[in-house]
Amino acid sequence: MMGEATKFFDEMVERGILPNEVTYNLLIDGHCREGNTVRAFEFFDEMVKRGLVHDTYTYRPLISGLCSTGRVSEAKTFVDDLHKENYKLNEMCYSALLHGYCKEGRLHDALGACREMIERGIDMDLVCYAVLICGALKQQDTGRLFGLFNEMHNQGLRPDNVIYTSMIDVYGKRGKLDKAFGVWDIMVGEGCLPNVVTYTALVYGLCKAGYMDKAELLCKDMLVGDTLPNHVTYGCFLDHLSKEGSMEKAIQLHNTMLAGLSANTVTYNILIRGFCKMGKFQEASDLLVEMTANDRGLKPDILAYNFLIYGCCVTGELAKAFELRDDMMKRGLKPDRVTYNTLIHGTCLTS
DNA sequence: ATAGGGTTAG
Repeated sequence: MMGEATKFFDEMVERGILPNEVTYNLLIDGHCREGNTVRAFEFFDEMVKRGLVHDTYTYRPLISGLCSTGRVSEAKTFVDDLHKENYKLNEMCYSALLHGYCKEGRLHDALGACREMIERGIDMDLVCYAVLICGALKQQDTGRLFGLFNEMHNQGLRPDNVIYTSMIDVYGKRGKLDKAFGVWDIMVGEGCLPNVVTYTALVYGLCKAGYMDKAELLCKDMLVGDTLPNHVTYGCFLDHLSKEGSMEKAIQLHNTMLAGLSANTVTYNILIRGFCKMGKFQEASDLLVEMTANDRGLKPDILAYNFLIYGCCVTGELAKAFELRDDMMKRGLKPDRVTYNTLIHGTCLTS
């Protein structure tokens, strides 16, 4: 809600209350989370003009922001420049950079940055290890995975919930359910309790492999374990049902969810995609209306529109597809590459 | 007084 935050900032300045480092760091973090790194760096510069000092609370969001907008090399340059000019960074700043590299599948560069971090006198902590372990898992680099576990162990650090969950997630997505359950057993054996995220990762794996019945049983187990399935957990079921074309069952589950946990943009998108793939544009379109109803307050995003446009294209209703394109622009959503590819594909099919 | 890693959609 950066619009709101900015209003308060303006009000504060107007009333003569001087913003300090905390004020600026919060705004910088917020803008970065919204992907507006340009605005964030404007505040970064403004701090200097006001005589305010940057610290790791300022740097960390900027590094994350650059990484999440696809500019990991700029993030690296930023980090290196700060180091050269003797500004102190900490493990949180570095873990943000490592995360950026790993998300792009650049484990090798992450390990390089890690070495530099250690040379610069900053110790790896559990989060740094978690990020690298997740990277090694996704790259299927077993050698480095074991190396990291060993190193972590030698530093006296034990894997936690998050690390175990990453493993379960990756193995589950790859259909290696035996391995996923193996990790689960180790985790429980270590006295580390699975939470809703852990359960959900396993539920997704089970659904994907076609074991919906087992996934349902796992949800019942959750209740015993004093955790509750959330909208993400239900999203896994919706995803699977939609992919196999069981839209009736999916809607049934969706309606059950509406009674308790509220659906979010992702769960609506899963359903919209499902109907569109089956050529049921009307049902998909009704869901768009449902999600925007006042009491839900959800905003359709580019994905929802792209699915709907796809739905029109496959049924040959090209005029409607272009109407939707206009409609999304009116809502301030910029058509992206997928939007245009879908429209081009639809036009080719029709003419 | 402000931070980082793990779960659902193309």
